[in-house]
Amino acid sequence: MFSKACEYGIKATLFIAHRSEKNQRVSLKSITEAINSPEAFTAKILQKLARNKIVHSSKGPGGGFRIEKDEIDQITLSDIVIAIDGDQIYTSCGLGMEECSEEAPCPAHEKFKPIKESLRITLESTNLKELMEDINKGLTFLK
Amino acid sequence: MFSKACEYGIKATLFIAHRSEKNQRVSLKSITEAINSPEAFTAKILQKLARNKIVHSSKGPGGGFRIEKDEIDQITLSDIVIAIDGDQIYTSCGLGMEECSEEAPCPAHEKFKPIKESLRITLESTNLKELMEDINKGLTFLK
DNA sequence: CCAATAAAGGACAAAATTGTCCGAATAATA
DNA sequence: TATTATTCGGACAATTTTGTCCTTTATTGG
Ligand code: FES
Ligand code: FES
Repeated sequence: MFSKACEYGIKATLFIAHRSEKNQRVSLKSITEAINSPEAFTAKILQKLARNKIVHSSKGPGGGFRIEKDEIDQITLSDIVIAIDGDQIYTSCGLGMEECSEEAPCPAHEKFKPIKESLRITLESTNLKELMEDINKGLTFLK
Repeated sequence: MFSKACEYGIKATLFIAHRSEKNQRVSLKSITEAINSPEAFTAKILQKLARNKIVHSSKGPGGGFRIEKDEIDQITLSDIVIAIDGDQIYTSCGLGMEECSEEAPCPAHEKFKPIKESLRITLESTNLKELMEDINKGLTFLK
């Protein structure tokens, strides 16, 4: 469904949000340990998220990543996916036509449309705060 | 959503079905022209579909690919996807956990579940015949 | 049997994605 | 100011996916 980069990005963001709620910054190392991802690769993804202002980074001792507390319930899965993979997940044709359009639809267009639409709605309406609750309760896992 | 292999596979199958309805066999070449796909790569995919008994192939002059007429409304998108990409689209975790389970779900599990389920239902309930009708009417396109 | 046609399949190549390494930049602190 | 901790970013490497080439095998018709 998503690229590996996107998967790591979502998990990393969730972990950062989790710690940010407790006013803690997190280092790259602690993130990769928490989500079980390759360190340098995860660093690249975090850079992208930082450039997109989804997470905030600071260098030097005591530095690391963090998310503004009041943004935790504003950031959606969709924001993260778009920052990393772009919006092709919404806009591209399921059968790989150059573009997905009503004018020249592929044979499965009408079948894919509602699925892509419900995916969009789900990703856009799911924010980090909501997902973190179950992590806090120990009901869901990051690795 | 799907791999390129899968996309070509679905389009190729649709084109073969389209011609099989008129009792025509189709050659690899005519398929790749119709769906605008790389020839040798498409050949591999068709081999897979043939081994999975979704299409039937015959060598030699006048040979080519075909689908049993009475199977056109039995073959679903799901059959094709599973033959080519396997069932990971249904079974894998959206966040890349080793397995998607209720016991150790990822934080987005409950969000992804209905989407994957509706995808499954759509793919399993969509057969080739249905998709071909709009092709025949010139309403949808294979390239 | 021979020639022509078409798929099968193995080996290889290119491209994209995933992942690693290492030095530079930055910030805290002693 | 020197040291240390940390992210940034460029170059590179490994892996996976996509795509190509070429030989073999099967089938048909003359
Ligand atoms: S054209 Fe293929 S999904 Fe819209
Ligand atoms: S565990 Fe992640 S989707 Fe089910």
